[in-house]
Amino acid sequence: MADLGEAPLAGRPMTQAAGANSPVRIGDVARAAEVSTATVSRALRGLPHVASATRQRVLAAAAELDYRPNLPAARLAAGTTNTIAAAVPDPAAWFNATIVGALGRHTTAAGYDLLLSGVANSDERRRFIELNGVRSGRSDAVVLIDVAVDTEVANAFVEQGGCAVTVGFRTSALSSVTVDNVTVGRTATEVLLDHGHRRIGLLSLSSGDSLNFSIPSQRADGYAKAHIPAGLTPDPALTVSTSNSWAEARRAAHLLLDAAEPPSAIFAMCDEQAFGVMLAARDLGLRIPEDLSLVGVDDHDQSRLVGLTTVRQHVAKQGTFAAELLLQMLGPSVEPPQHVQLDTELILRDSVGPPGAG
Amino acid sequence: MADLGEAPLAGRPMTQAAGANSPVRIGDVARAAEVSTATVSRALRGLPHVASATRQRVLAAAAELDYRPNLPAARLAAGTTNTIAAAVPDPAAWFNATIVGALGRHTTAAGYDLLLSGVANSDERRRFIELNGVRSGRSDAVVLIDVAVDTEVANAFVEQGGCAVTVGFRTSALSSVTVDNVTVGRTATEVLLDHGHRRIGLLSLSSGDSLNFSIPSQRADGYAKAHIPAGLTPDPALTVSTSNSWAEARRAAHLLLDAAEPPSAIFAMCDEQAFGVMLAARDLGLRIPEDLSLVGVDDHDQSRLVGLTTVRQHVAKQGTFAAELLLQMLGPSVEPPQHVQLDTELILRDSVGPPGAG
DNA sequence: ACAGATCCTGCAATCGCTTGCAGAATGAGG
DNA sequence: CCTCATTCTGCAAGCGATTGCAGGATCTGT
Repeated sequence: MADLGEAPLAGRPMTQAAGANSPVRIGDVARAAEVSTATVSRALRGLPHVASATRQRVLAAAAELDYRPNLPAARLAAGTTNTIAAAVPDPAAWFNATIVGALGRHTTAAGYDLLLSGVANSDERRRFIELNGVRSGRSDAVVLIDVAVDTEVANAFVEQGGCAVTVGFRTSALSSVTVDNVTVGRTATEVLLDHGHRRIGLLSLSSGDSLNFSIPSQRADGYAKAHIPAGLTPDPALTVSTSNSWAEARRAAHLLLDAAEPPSAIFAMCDEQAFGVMLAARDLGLRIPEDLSLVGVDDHDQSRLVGLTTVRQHVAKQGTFAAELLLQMLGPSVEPPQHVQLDTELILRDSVGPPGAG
Repeated sequence: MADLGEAPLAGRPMTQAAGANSPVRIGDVARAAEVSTATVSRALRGLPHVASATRQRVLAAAAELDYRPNLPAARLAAGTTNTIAAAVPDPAAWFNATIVGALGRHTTAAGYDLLLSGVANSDERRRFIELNGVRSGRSDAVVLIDVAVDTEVANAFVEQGGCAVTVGFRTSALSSVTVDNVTVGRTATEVLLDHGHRRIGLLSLSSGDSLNFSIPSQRADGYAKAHIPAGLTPDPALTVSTSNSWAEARRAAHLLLDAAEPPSAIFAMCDEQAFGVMLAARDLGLRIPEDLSLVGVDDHDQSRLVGLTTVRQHVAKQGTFAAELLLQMLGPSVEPPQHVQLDTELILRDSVGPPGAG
């Protein structure tokens, strides 16, 4: 059974504007300007080899008739879609939305449309990649935001001529923009250790249907590594995984904090989880940082409001970089994939203090 | 000069898969299955009038060849795009992102692509509407999220056969999903009055380039109306407008709170603004609710965390409703525009208390 | 005034799929 | 066994642009 991954084109066909004047096609403009359609096409798109007087005439005629080129036709003929497709696990999540916002700003400015797809599990991911292969003509390029992809799949994709950049995930065949997540984990953990904490809980990120393994594991790696110089080994019992929803994180934090030997500090892999921890702390009457220290990652818009110490990554900037890489790849020169890694920085606020200060 | 509102189709044309097998077209499948392209087309799209044995053969052939229909070609021929275009003032804003998320989930499930555009000012708005008119074949329908549109423009749009639904804004020609913003304003103000506040600041929403007048003015109306039964008239000096960014709201709140006769409470038109107020209060050493009471609108994800009393609107549900209206309009039967209005509810948390309780 | 370059312009062939229509095949009923 | 209704199937004409190529116009230098 062929999974074409595409719903049939169905539904109401473009109704010919009820009672309105019939659509203006390029031929109408050509007739009005007394030139051929070829010239109209060139004139309207600013291509060279059109006398400027002619161009004026065409432009005037097009304006007069209120001509709008038909996109599918243009795309079919030109073999280019001027569209880029973005995939995110959850369009509503702050991190994703912020990146999409920045990305969209730049791609729109460059004349591209932005197609947005929620890709919540590996099925949808596979589907997305199939759907946006070069051959379908759906998009010219793809950006995968916090969506992992198998090496073979990535290779096959570029071999078919696909063009993609990943954000938050890195595989060699595709351009990417990432941060150093080991450092992120280490930095966050070190603040806590430096303040004297010895039992540090780890709230890890479980990305739904294993969409992106690497981030949590790298951060966890940094967390573990940070312990070494202090001569410590993290207690596995202190690690719990949840999604990035604060509601889940809250429950997870309860687990951690209700334990026989609760941690005196928690490193949450994203700020949204940290917010959940804050809620849990409030539930339990624990003050932050007196009774519990907390570090997050991201520097979410709201983190400042609640005084959360966090490892900032410049999220919007990641979107901007992704757009730049993309536009560059879409340009004439073919370049090898580029990998940009952005810096992160520790933002000290009020959620970290010495253990047992209460 | 004709503003075709479309960047020329340019850039690298679809490179024929470097070294990869050439793209499979419908004719190849037809040949493999020993039928005509017409039959392949019908079989693959699940249309009737195909013997099931034939369909099997076609499906098998398509799978075998890994056939992917070319979208622009299909769209051109069918005159339908299976795409929905959404416009939001700022894709990164929580409200918008949440709606887009819900919307996308449903439209994707129905087989539609989601095109997302940031529309930050009236120029971009005009452009968006032109670009997505029926004639361009860019999308089958449009959803305007917190984007206002002139009555004439809306009428012209539907007259040309356009299909649109608005969220957060209402105009008679287009289907819409909204909340009763007068009630929202009244509800928020009443909590404050009920607690004994007499000077209530109003942090109003200025939507960039006058994108959406109605929401702030309706909420302001509710705010004013609530004062009447109490025999009060709101002091115009207590109203300030900002965007929905907390940074701006913070500055605005300073203005309000630094005044000679500062308000004892503030009604912020959205939770994000309320967060800004919280920051400002912290700057000034004012405790909430002891020294300043605060009510927001939305029930933002984070509001719970900071104990913000707010008038909740079911944001995701609005996206869902928008999707339903859309899909229904895209269906076979032509119906008049529908207007759904969702309920709002007061969520009491910790940010409201009696005045001068400090 | 003429040869050769340089610019413009139009012809017509695509791009790959959908679909109305007519004909072929099949099955039912008499 | 024949006729008629019912399914299937294929033909070929679109859909509305883009673009390689060739020919005509214009211009330059001698």
